[in-house]
Amino acid sequence: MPMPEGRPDRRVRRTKALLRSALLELIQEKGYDRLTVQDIIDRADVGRSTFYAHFRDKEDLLLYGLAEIREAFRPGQDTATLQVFEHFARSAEVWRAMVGRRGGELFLRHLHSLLAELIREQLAARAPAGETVVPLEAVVEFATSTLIGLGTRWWLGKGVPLTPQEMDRLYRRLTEPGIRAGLRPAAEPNRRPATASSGR
Amino acid sequence: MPMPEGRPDRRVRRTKALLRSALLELIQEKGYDRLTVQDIIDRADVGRSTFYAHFRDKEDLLLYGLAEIREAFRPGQDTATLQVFEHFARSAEVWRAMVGRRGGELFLRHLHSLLAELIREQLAARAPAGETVVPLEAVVEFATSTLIGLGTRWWLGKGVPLTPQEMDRLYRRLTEPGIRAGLRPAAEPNRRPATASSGR
DNA sequence: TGGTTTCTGAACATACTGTTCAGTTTGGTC
DNA sequence: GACCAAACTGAACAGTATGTTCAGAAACCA
Repeated sequence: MPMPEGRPDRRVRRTKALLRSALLELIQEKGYDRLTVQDIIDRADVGRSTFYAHFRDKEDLLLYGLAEIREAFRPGQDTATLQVFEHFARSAEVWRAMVGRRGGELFLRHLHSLLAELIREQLAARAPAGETVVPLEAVVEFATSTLIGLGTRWWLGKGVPLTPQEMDRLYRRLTEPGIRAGLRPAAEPNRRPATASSGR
Repeated sequence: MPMPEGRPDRRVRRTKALLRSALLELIQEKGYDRLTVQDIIDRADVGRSTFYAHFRDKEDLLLYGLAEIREAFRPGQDTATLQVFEHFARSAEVWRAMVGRRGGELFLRHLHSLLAELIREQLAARAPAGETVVPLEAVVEFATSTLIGLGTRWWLGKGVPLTPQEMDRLYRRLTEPGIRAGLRPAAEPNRRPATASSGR
């Protein structure tokens, strides 16, 4: 259990910092999945037992690094997605290394839940009181998947030369209509759920 | 190198089949990432050297299994996405085990590129001749991310009780407007977005 | 049937993991 | 500056997985 804390020992800070940057470096060099704890402690020049004194395993360390990123996204402005794209652009190399390589999937999973939170707040604020045409959670999933798909897989991944502003416009152009449609209040009078629609 | 075909030796068929179903079983029991080659060959009751005679590693075997799924999606109808949702529903347990657990990310990566292909075909057919407002590839990414996000993470993952038909409608309701907007021809002098009233 | 291919099973070298512990270094504090 | 507690070290260890090799047995197919 984490002690109530009053700032960790300087040695602890040093060690964790060393490990975190070793991880970052190595991710860029070899990709997350080809990485061993051995590599990390070698690079950080830290004793094996020291590593395990602080982190359960490789992923635990990854999560520790992620906490920082979470902060960067926190200030939930109205233009939250733009901030995300800007953050991507600011440290494009790292991100590309994180998500582009084999093994980046794990990282994307964490990123996804992180961004979903952010987006959920935004959408919840926009949603009408009662039920919506499409369940709020589905709209959240829709917006998040797209944000990550476009932002990492396409933009970063393929190195498309667009500015964060342009990306944000593109993102909104694609998602906004769907979000608007999805967040409409579910029809009052006789909306039958299991509508075997005759459409088409 | 793959021989020019002519149907493999019966023993080969048997072995591969054993390994494939062992993999499937074990994925459902322990999840893909907790799985070792050792587990697989134990379950399949196949010699260690035999495994490596056919597959490079765990993932190679996974890909082999995936080829089957690829076939299931191939018949590119106009309602391709409905087929995908139906396929999800048909073997929901397996899919949930595949993508829901830790380690499923790798699987999703492969699924993504598989579905992107499918969707690319569809959209390319709908796209106008020249450039589009949003690059075609971005629209493909948009549609694919959403399909997978909604289909696996939300629908299967959370066990939302909707039929494939309902899912397809939900999917289209969210994506169709964005796709339409994205696929408009670019930079025609003053294309007014008033096209909304046409068919459906 | 007989020649070919595949499977077996065990052995092997290599690598990583996570734990332990006695001994050293460092930090914070009085 | 001295002292205690905490963190770090480094090496060792058991456990487990990997991927390769090979000679002999088994199965296949024509």
